[in-house]
Amino acid sequence: MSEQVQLNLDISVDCVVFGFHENKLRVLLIEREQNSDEKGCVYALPGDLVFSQEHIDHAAERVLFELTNLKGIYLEQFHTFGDPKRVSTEKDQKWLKSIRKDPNARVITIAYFSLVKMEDYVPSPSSFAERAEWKDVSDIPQLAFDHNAILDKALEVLRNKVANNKIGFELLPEKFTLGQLQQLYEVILDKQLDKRNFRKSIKKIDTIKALEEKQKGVLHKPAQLFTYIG
Amino acid sequence: MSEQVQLNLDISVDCVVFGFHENKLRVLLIEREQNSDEKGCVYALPGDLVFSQEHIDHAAERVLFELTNLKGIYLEQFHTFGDPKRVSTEKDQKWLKSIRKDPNARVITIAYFSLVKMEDYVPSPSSFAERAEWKDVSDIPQLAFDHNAILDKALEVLRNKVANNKIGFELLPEKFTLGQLQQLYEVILDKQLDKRNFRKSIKKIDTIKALEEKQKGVLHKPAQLFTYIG
DNA sequence: TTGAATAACGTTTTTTTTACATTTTTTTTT
DNA sequence: AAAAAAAAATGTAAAAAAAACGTTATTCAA
Repeated sequence: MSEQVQLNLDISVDCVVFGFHENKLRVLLIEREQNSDEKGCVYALPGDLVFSQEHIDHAAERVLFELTNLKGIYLEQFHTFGDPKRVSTEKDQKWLKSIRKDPNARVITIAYFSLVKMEDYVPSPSSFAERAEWKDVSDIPQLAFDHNAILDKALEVLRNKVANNKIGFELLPEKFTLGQLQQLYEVILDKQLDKRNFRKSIKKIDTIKALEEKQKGVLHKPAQLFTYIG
Repeated sequence: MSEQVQLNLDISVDCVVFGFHENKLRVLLIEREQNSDEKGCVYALPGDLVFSQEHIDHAAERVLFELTNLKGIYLEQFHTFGDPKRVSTEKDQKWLKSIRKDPNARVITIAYFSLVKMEDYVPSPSSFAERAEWKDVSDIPQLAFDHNAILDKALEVLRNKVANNKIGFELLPEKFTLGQLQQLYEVILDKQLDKRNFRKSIKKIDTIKALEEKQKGVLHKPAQLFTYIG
């Protein structure tokens, strides 16, 4: 490993990547294999150490790309987790020992979240990931390290932004109907919304534009399509 | 230095401590002396490296206490700055060389902000701070490292919270008038507010309570005092 | 007692948010 | 061709929140 790409030993980034499919909010998780003596896999958020001369924002993009092939998407730092005991279970310790020079070093992690159109992405596992797959957010297993806490915080931030119409559209395909957008909002916020009021509020957002085009291949009146202009 | 209190080489915390006095928003800065061959001092935000087995939130509290004697105050992480070139000026490099084993290591910093009642605090400089003093936010000199950028971000966060009546009261003495609170808001938001509407909005906040007491020693009709219940 | 300084206070207007039901368009079925 | 099924599209009235706006009252000092 050259001087330039030395890993920092104690700074990592973790990415919480949300997607939406079949009316469920999903998050992208990787699975890593435990050591020989340990059966089963451990789910984790995609994340990895930062290079010593790398901007952390860039590290987040890089790691996300390496582990998931996603590039050029909305990616935002939302919190830094710095409990020295955040890597404390025996399982996590064992795994770290298998890949680290100094497994006892504390690691702080800077967490990012991003929203992706699932249609644009086919997960492909990387180096230490055995699998990379979308998991329903309402059915998350126990994750490595403090990743459950990181995910919870990310959800909080996501709900906040969606409630204020700041983001959310990025989760849908390029062309979407207002019905689909409303379903997305309802899943994220976990409550019913009034259809007419919802449409009024969306029409105020000037990054969402109506297209001269209608939904196709549907068993009822096709809806007008809209698009999000980043 | 014992094993337990080893410094991490590449993680620091910086604290943006706001105060309010004489109708100006202030921020607490320290001054450190440059090396013998360099004249003049450099202003900086109070900040320092994190111990290797210390929670970063705790480190922020500790550093703030060490450098300013402030304890037990509102302290919130707001952003992590991770540009490897954030310590790039010649001056900063020189200074780092004088106190660090490995001056080339990149340092990421987790930034916190806090609001304090200036009346409760008399700055007292610590180890590497020659002075610790309140500076008018609208008249900030060039700061060490990327501290000007950190301060700008902190101001952005502060304005956001104040605009939503989330915080701000912590900057005033224990007992304050609505007039003083309004002046504080006007300085932070840099705009005039309507007195009656302002009072209405404050009366909705249930952490602000009217006292059975009036302002004293003032050359006009004394105002009712209010207090903030954390 | 008067003047100076600021406190205290309520109403109207405008804007935003919420609540709520019917008609229209298209596809599939008979 | 008509009917049924499914979701799309639409507007208005009421309530709540935010914004605009001026006068009177209290205290101190001279």
